[in-house]
Amino acid sequence: MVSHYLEAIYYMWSEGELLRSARLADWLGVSRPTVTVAVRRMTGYGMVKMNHRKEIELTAAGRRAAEAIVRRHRIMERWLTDGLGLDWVTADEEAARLEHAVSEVVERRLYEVLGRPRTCPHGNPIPGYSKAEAGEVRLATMAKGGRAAISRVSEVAEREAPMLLAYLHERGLTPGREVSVVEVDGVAGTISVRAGKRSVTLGRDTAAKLWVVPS
Amino acid sequence: MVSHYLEAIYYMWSEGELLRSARLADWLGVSRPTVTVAVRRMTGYGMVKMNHRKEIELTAAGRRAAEAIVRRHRIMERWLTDGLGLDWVTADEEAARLEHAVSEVVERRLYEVLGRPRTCPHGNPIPGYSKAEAGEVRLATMAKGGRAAISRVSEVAEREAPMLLAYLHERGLTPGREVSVVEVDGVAGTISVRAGKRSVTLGRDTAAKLWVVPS
DNA sequence: AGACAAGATTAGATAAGTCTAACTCCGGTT
DNA sequence: AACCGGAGTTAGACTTATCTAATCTTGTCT
Repeated sequence: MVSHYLEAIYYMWSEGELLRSARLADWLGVSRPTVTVAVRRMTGYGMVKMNHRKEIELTAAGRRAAEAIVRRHRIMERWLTDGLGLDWVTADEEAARLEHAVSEVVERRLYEVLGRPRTCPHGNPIPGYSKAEAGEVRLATMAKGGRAAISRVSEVAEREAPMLLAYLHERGLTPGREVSVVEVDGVAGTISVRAGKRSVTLGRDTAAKLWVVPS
Repeated sequence: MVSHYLEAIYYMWSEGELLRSARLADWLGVSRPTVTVAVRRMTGYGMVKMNHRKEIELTAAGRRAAEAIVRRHRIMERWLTDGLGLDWVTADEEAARLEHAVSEVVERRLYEVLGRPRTCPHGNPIPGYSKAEAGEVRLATMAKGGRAAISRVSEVAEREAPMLLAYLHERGLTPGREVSVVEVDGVAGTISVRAGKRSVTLGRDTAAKLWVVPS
């Protein structure tokens, strides 16, 4: 499925990860030869190309196709959560299937009916309609005493740790929320933040998946 | 795709058509050997079986799976028309793709949010929630002077003559509409009906795709 | 420079889903 | 009884998407 690959490439690229085929295989949960073959096919379709350093790059057509998929994913997520009342985790799983069945017509209409949302439920921008907020940093990079507003939960979280979505949602760590860093423990590798009345301690890796805008 | 086959079998069975593999091939637009192979596979999965007369029959599991697909198709159609404002033809096309990507969770929630609709936009019942109205006959079998209420537009119309959907919708020949037969021309093979102020003449085949409840 | 580890590819296999061409099978005519 | 046509099947091929096992490549460390 070409679109699955394009989507994964888009996410990895958004996260600034090195786009080598072994990483892509890990992300998608398939073997490396499978990726080799798939990339060759997609190169034939003019969707991706490989540079001298064996890094995978999207062509203009590939980027457009990838954006369409991600856009549909995020619009569907909005509908599933806001319209149907599903939780974040379920909405993400369902959207992962629906995104490949939604046409441009439905995508457009749904976007309008939803009132032109700016982001998906976890704050990620909708390609073609909105961009990431300026000045975003990972929560993991904040220093003690810093204050910031949560802007989004990285898409990697949905792949690698779907439970994190539920965890953050339960604790009120949702986009827009103001947090302040009360403790950074470099040895233990944790960061503690206060959000409203609640205090939460996260591991460094987890905190790296939360993007915030310092204030 | 097993579910495509199950869906087609369900529709053909609903129409009372003979379920021979050549008919199924015609319906799905694939070659006969393809159907032979597919039916063999599906038999292995316990979804269908073939009787002594080489007619295809759904097993209990197959019927359940087929009903789930058709139910999702019809619920999606309702959403696409009522919720997103798409026309009948587009809604049917889109639903044909979405029905395979919708899970039970979404299906249930959407059904509730839509207010538990009784039928799809063309009046076909939603398997598991509603049944065809009692006393339905095909418009083609009505005699001159007869009066009836349109109950539904057969699903075959959507496969064989998608334009018919638009045609009927434009002319107000929608479920619930009262019509009276003003003329039956056996030689020309036409039937003329009056619906409100409009009068429409249909061919016999076309009139056979409209189900009505005589009043 | 040599060697190890990580990454990429080749080779060969499997499975689903499709095709065309060439049968076989069966029922009803002539 | 022979035969014709439609229905169904077999055979052989192709494409996509996957796997494992084996091999080649490359970059970094000693």
